[in-house]
Parts: sequence; C-alpha cells; structure tokens
Amino acid sequence: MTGHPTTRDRILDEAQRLMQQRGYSSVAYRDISTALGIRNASVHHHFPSKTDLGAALVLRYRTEAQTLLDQLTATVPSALDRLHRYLTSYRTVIHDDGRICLCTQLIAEDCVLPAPVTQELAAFFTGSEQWLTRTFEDGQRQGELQFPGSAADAAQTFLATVEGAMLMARAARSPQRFHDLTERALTALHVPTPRSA
Amino acid sequence: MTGHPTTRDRILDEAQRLMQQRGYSSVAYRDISTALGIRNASVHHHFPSKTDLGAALVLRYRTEAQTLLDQLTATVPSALDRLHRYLTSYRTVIHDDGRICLCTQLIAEDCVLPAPVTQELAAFFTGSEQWLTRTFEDGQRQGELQFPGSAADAAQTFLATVEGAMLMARAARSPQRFHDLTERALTALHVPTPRSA
DNA sequence: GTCTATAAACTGATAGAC
DNA sequence: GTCTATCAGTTTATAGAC
Repeated sequence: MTGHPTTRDRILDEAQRLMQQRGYSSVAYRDISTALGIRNASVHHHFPSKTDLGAALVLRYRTEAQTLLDQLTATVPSALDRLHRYLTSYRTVIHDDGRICLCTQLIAEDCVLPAPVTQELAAFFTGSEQWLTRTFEDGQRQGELQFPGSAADAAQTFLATVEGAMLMARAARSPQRFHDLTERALTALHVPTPRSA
Repeated sequence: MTGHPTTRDRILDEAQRLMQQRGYSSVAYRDISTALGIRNASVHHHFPSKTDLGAALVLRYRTEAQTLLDQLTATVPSALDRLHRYLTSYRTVIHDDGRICLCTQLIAEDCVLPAPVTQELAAFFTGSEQWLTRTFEDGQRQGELQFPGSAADAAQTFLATVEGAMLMARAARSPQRFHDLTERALTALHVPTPRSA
C-alpha cells in the first residue's frame, strides 16, 4: 500500500519543500527536475502548467491539514489539548532552512498567484478559522479557555498570531521563536486550575 | 524645499508601491520604468543593480519609520496612545489593492533576497521590537497596560500579531480585518479605568 | 512516461550615442 | 541623466522521438 512513491508524488514533495522556503515565483521547474534527477519536460508531463502544480500542491496540503484537524476534534476531548496539538503540527513544518507553512508563505504572494492557487489558499485559511472557532467555543463551554469577546474573534486573533509568529521566527532565523511565541499565546488563553497556581 | 521629486525618488516611490503589493522577485525593472514613462537603462543609472534598489528602498522605509516612532516617544506621554498611533501608521500603508507593510511583504521572501536587503529588513524588525518593548515597559510603569510576563515578551507577541494581521487581512481581501484584529489586540492589553467599566 | 530539442517571452544588466 | 540597442541567462511551455 505504501510502496515506492510515484514521480508525481516526488514532484509534489520537492515542490512543497522548495515553495515552503522560497515561495511560488522563486521556484522554477528546473529546480524541481534537477533535485529529482529528471528532465524539465517530465515535470510538465505530470503538471502541464505551473498553475496546475501550485493548485494541486495547496489542495493536497490543505486536505491533509483538514484530515488532521478532524482527527483531533474526534479523538482529543480537551480543547486546550487540541490547540496544543494544532501548534505542534505547525512546528513540524518549520525548519532551520527557512521553511514555514506552505500557505503562510504563499499568501504573501497572493497578488501574483494564478486564481486557482489563490482559491485553494482561501479555502485553507477559511478551514483553519472555522476549526479554531469551534475549538474556542468548546474550550469556553468546558471552562478550559477564557478570552474576551466572541470565540470567532478570539480564533481570528489566535490565527493571526500564529501566522505572524512564523514570519517573526524566520526574521530571527529561529524556529524556537515560533515555539516561544505560540506557547505564550496559548498560556494567555488558559484558565489556570487552582492547584497549578 | 519640497519641490519636484527627483527621478531617484520617483523610482523609489513606484518600486515601493509595487513591492508592497507583489514582493521583491515579482517586480521587474520594466514594471518601474514603464509606470514612470522612462527607460529601463535610466532606472539602472540610479540603481545599478536590483540589490542596490532593494537595499536603498528598505533603508529609506525603516529610517522614516524610526523617525516616526522616535517622534511618538518624544511627544505622546501615554503608552497606550503611542501604541494606538503605531497601529494607525500601519493602517496608512495598507490598501485595497493588496499593499501591506513593505518589510512584512519582503520578510516572506527572505530566503531569496540578497544579503544587503536581508540586513536592512533585520534592522527594521529589531528597531520595531525595541520600540515596542520600551513602550510596553512605560505602559506597565504608568499602570496603563497589563500583560503576563516580561515587556519584551509581550512586545514580541504584539508584533507577531500585527504582522499576522496584515497577512490575514490580505487573505480576507479586507483592510478592515487588520483594523479589527489590531484594535482587539490593543484592547486586551488595556487596563480598564473604573469609570469605563 | 521520459527524453532531446527548441521556442518565445522575460529578466537583470551593459555599452555607447546624445 | 536619458536614450537606443543589445546581450546573456532564465523561465514556462511545447513538439516529437524513444
């Protein structure tokens, strides 16, 4: 079932790695084909245009992310734990070489992206915002999380902080910075239990 | 004193407008020269290489920003008011056409930027962080601001939220989103006066 | 499905006339 | 300081052999 990866998958893997680092415009077909030891035309065989490649890439990325989030909702009762796992998953995509979340990187190029890619990006952020809103609602109901205003507002703010934390971690050339920033953002939402104080 | 702008300044103005929108890599000399009604070679006369242009642009941007921040520190006693003015200045650089803060846009391309540009960017964010830290310290001393942990930590978190708010505003194609997000971030730090509750 | 070969457009950059 | 002209390299993309 999980045999050798197809060329198509290897292309997507390498394209993602490069675009997490450099963005959409600064990754060329040649970069991908060279890294994979194949030819330019072979990449075009699987993804005729760069628009196709970009859209397929973000589609795969956001689908996998959504699957993970759904799993968390189904298996982790505590909203606080779910948020912690949410942050942990982000930490796995951030690396010393400058890689951050694919969609965070690409949204910065929104103005120059082809429409299909932009649409996939919008779907990613909409999905993230919805999942966070529900999680914040759960946490408030459970008495685990406290925040001023609506759950939707708090979710938007949390997402903005996470996105900004990735950019600041890159500016500081320190993945640890992302860890610190998001950990504090979570702590600020946490309702301290009597014994933990 | 403020007569007709020089060609050099017109180039910087147009380059900034375009790069706030599209980033560094997606702006070509041709884009600038065409918009100004001049020739490609004329732009190269003022900025021999694109590295020169990028570095000069960010240098001007961050110098003007620093001047504004220093002015705020000198003339506005209230730390809360200073933060409000800080956010207001960001709102003037955000537009419906997708423009955001030049340095927020460029930091996303950090991996592919020439070293001189990267260095100017680092200076911008270091300066912002230092100013915010001092402002948070003042606010805490004055009893205007309250936050958990150190002023430096709170300043970092605030900056991350502001940066992320710009990306999220762009994703939502709504400058208003930036306004809402940052307003709430500021409210969360505000110590409510007895009569305002 | 991968290859060679090549097109067509764009990019940053330079030489030299005016 | 601006222009014309041009170069060399890169980019996305296609045609057609194997």
